[in-house]
Amino acid sequence: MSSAFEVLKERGFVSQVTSEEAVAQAFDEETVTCYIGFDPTGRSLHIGNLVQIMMLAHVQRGGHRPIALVGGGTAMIPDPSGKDALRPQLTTDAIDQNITRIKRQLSSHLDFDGGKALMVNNADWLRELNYITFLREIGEHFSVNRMLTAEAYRVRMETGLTFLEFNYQILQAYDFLMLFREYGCTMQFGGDDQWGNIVAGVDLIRRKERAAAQAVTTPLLTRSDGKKMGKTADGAVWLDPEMTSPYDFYQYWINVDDRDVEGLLARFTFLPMDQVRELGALEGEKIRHAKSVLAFEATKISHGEEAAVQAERGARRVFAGADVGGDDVPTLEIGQERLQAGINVVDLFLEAELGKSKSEVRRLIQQGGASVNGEKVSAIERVLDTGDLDDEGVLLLRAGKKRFQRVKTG
RNA sequence: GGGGAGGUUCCAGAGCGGUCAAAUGGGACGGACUGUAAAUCCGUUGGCUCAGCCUUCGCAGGUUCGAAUCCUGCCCUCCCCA
Repeated sequence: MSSAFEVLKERGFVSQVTSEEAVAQAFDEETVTCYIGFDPTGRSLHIGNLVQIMMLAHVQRGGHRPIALVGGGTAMIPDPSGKDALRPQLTTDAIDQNITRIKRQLSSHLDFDGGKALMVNNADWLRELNYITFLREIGEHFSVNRMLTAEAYRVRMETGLTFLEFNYQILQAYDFLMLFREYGCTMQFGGDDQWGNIVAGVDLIRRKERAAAQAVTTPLLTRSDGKKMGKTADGAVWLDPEMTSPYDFYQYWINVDDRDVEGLLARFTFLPMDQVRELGALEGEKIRHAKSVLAFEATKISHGEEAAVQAERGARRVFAGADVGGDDVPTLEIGQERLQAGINVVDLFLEAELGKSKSEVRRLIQQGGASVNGEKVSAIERVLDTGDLDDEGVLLLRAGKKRFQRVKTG
């Protein structure tokens, strides 16, 4: 059986490594404790974080011990890496609430039973840190000159960098040191943009503990069309089903660029690589099969098999144009009496969130992009009533090619 | 602390007294073509009770028949010097 590191490399999780030999050897010969930090500045993790989660999952499957570190302390200090502007600062309360939710999400992806994986919050040591003590113990090991030569800071030197942000790297390095001391954690993973921060930790561990820790970074998720991975018009694709429904989550994967399918299958599913390559080799229209496998598997991992089945079934029915779909499709419930009285199409589309304003919906209709039960809406004055419902009291709104909303009377 | 530049619609960035809901590009959205793909082409892109009206150009006042454009004060950002 190939080692965890081989698996990570084969699946495209590895970009930069401090020492390939040392990392490979560690995974071969011992139970490695490694960690990835998760930033609780959002109310939910998103697809971007999923790469890191998958990485930990693979490591765990290889018999090693992953640590998911939530940055309850570092979230209070904005990370300047890869950003061109100062991020907003959150209150402690908001961060703690986010952490609760994020912990729940991580629990469904990793097995925390019996210490097979650990969840740690750096607020435990960062928030109570004594400034002077910290400066003397840790600060003396950091060269400002060297920090400033790092790409991450050079960029920000152009637009401005606050002292607050400047400290982020030091705190992340300190995290690594703490995890090394507490749990024997010798490896940190992260996105390529974290390289500098991770290596700072490796250096700190060498100086303080005379030990060789390792850093492994993953290529940043990019899409072949150059757009940001995991972003849609409405923002990020979240793991929280309340924020991004399993249906939309599934749709996200279905709609990825052909060229990205193989790489995404490798990273976001657990399918054997033989199968991944086979699916990725499909050409033309056949690649859609690979996309449906990707969408199904990815949805299953984050939302469970049942949700994946539903998302797939709903999409198939509605896109086939055969019927109005089942409850698997996003559904809006409205009172029977409102439909009896008649509702203007524009108002209904707006209520179904298929447009942000009446103007937008009108435009949609005028451009021929709106339909009800498969029939194009030709006038913005069109009024819908119970006559538009099918036997089950449902009608189907469609905006553009792929946005659907069922309307059901309750 | 001193000096300079600047804050415009989702972003970048024009406009510098009326013809400005504001050029251009990007993004986004819709259409055509397709495979719920990419590329390409066309159209749209503040709101509404939509041939009209209302609200936008950092904030608050003022000048003017009329201001994103001029004046005053305030807030914020960046650069240089100390």
